[in-house]
Amino acid sequence: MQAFENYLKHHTPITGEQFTVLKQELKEKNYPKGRILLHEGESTNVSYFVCKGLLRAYTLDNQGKEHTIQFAPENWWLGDRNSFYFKEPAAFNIDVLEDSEVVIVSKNFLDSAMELCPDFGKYNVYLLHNSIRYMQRRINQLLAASAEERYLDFIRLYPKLTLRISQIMIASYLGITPESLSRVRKELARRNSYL
Amino acid sequence: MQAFENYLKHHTPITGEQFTVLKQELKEKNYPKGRILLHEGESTNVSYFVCKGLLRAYTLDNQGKEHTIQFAPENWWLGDRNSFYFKEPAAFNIDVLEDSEVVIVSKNFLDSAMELCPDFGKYNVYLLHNSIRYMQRRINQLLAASAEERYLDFIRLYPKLTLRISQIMIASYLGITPESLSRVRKELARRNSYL
DNA sequence: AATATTTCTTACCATAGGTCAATTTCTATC
DNA sequence: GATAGAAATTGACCTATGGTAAGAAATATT
Repeated sequence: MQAFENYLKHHTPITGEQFTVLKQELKEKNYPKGRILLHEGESTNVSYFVCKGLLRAYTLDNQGKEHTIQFAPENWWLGDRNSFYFKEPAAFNIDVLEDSEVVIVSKNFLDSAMELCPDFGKYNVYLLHNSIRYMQRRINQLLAASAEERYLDFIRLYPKLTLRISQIMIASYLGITPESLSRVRKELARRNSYL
Repeated sequence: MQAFENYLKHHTPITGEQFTVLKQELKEKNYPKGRILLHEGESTNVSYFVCKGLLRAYTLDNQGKEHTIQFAPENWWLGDRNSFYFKEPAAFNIDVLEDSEVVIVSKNFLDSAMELCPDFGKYNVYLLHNSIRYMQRRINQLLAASAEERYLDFIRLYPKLTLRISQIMIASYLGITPESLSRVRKELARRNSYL
């Protein structure tokens, strides 16, 4: 919870007193690795803020294969904004990749925060833009880049994550099979051994 | 311009008087097919609203191939939000696929509109969420679906656009070559002839 | 520490989609 | 309506990535 308070104070002009009031709308939870927090098709009106650990958003295709939409390590948000905002059923699943401490943020919290602290809304708009930027980049990459290029981009962007996440997960994020990722890595290792 | 006024009145509580004032911040332009409105790397502080015609956002990879990020027909917005919001160089190009009438919306317009009409900001947030929903769907599809499935999804989602856009463009949106799209279509036609 | 489970690697073959080039069809313009 | 250019199709071949299966390595569980 402290992590969340720090995060908010750092990114918004919220005060300690305001936070103490708003805190009532928050829940703090620990989840073990493997736990599923949201199932595709359910509707949800909460978002998760990760204080410690690692969450993941993913979909299942009709062959039962997982496709990772996003990872959320410490100090990231994860939630289905569609379900949250449009009151539609969730478009993806959320599961826990490492034992995690999360803060569950309800719509009430956001509404109250905006009322108490008008600039809170601005930060929210910032987050939306950020999310769009990130997704645009990803779409472009999926359209334009080879498996190897995508992997290199991934480890460049998320070097720390790369070490925490299994290759199965990384492959499902890159849109390739774990076997292909293994081959890509082998090839990169071979080429680097000449440098 | 009338199309834009109608659009705003339909989606926001803006009044005729307010619009008359705000209008000063807008420019109306006609562009011929083929014109390029924004180059990757430039920075921009305008967005386009399409009254008539068709615009497109696309990137170029290092082999000079085009990858279509988005189409914008009548009553759609198109602009590089990153460049606009983060003051970064544009991540994509915008060109004109059909002779078009567009309204050029500056940052000033948006700022003034939000001041004059507070709910204008809410609509903006709605648009951001919509954009996120659309991109999430696309990412998932690029990760999970075959060329054929992506094409079927495209014609289901944008039946009218399908008839206006060349297959070259559709292919570059789907992330395949025009040749592959042609084969997908042939195969679909073959299968449908048995129904 | 021993065992079970999962992850990663590797080898071999299969396939979707890419590349290139030729041909046909469409469309725009004179 | 003739011609030029662009778009679409097709065929032959190629390549990146997928599928399968087996073993090796790492990790978790008892």
